[in-house]
Amino acid sequence: MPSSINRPRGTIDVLPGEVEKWQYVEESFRRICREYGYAEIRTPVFEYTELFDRGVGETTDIIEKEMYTFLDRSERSLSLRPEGTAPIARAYVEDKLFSGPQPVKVYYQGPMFRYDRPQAGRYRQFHQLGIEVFGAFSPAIDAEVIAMSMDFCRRFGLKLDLHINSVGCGVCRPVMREKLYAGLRTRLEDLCEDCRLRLERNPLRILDCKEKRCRGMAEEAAAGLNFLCPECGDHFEKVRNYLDVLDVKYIVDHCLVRGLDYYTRTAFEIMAPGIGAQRSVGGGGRYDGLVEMFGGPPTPGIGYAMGLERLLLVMQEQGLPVPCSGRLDVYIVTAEAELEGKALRLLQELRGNGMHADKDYAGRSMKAQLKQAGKSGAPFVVILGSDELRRGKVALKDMLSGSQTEVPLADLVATVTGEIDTHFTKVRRFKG
RNA sequence: GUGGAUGUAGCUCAGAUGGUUAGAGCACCAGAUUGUGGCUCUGGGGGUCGUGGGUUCAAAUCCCAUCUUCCACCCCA
Repeated sequence: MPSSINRPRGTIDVLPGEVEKWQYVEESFRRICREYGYAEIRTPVFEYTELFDRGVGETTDIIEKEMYTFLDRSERSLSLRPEGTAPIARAYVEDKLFSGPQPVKVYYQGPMFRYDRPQAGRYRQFHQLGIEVFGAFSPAIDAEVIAMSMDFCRRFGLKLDLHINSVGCGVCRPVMREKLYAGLRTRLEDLCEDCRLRLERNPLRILDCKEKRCRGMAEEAAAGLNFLCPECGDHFEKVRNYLDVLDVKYIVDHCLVRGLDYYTRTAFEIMAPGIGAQRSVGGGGRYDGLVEMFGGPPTPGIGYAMGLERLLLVMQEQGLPVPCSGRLDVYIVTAEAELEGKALRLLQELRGNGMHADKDYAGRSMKAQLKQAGKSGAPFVVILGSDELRRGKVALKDMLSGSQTEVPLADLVATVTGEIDTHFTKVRRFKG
């Protein structure tokens, strides 16, 4: 007996019955992206490691301890992508998208990889849905991007909180860092162990520490900062105004800082109330320096990413309707084994007319075939019997009522198609 | 990476203080007279008790290690 092999830690198999929910979310995302004028972009799942080192920031946790990095056969360092923005910014430069009409609006969906300790809602291979806009300075685009992410969630009926903040630009962020550093350095003893390290390495992170004693100090420090330069302050104010115009509710959270280095100005995060520690279902912001950092022309950028697994988790948590597993329209049952050939031909004909049709392939008794038909969820069953066939007819059984009628073989496809149409206008393909 | 919990049939779980062939419900498969599902009844298949060591005459039950999942932290999607 060979020993069995398990999937790697922090990965999942998405099985039939579950995968329909994924498709539902993915298809909804595609639809809304097209509505908002985004085109899909697909980039490799692995890139040169340097791309992430430079783009995401060498002192971030993602780069320091969460990347799947390996050498290929010619000793080049590659990494599985831990996020989607840096690769797309790279493509924008490499594929010269800056030379076409601006702004460039793209969306993507696919797996990301981070070597982290797994937990519910946190996996080593997880999936993101995201958008990016390049070449738009206007605060109106910030508002639209944020509004679109909330619109997407709202269409599922999700109740989520939107937190927004401005983290400043290359001019005012260093000022803020300095102020924060100066303000907290004198109170080193009051900070938690982690924050003492953060103070030297990245003081802004102290703002979202969850330790109680740091929280108080952080909020105090953040409120008193008021560090934004006039341009950034004006930008943030306009973003908020546009959000108001769009009737998007938000919480201004001065402690919101994002974990990736490339963010400038607008930062936002979508949080689900009460699903444990993994309550962030998505987030994003502006990254005006990123394209230039990759050797492109100075180009503003903004985008967000949402976690598919977390979206599904919250949807389940909030008891929202999601599609049930794929159903059949018709199931074919034969009364005698000799009719199997006829059944196969009929099946193909039904399928050729767009029906979702299937039959038994285990050589079961008629009774057992009916049982399978019942489990398949097909609302109709076609029963082939030699008596009826002699008269050129087949039996069509309505599985809901149990009633049964005889239909001329020649009319079968048309009759079934009609029945299915009326059936599915009555029965919605969703369950609570 | 740190701390804590968990792991018995496909699923949800029973299996006091270690002792004969490890159980239930659900699911699965098959029957309950001639060609008909969902209810009921009967029967059946399926478990190296996460894995590997150890203690013992004897371990699912005790000890160690390891893996998985979960919770908190770190961080984030």
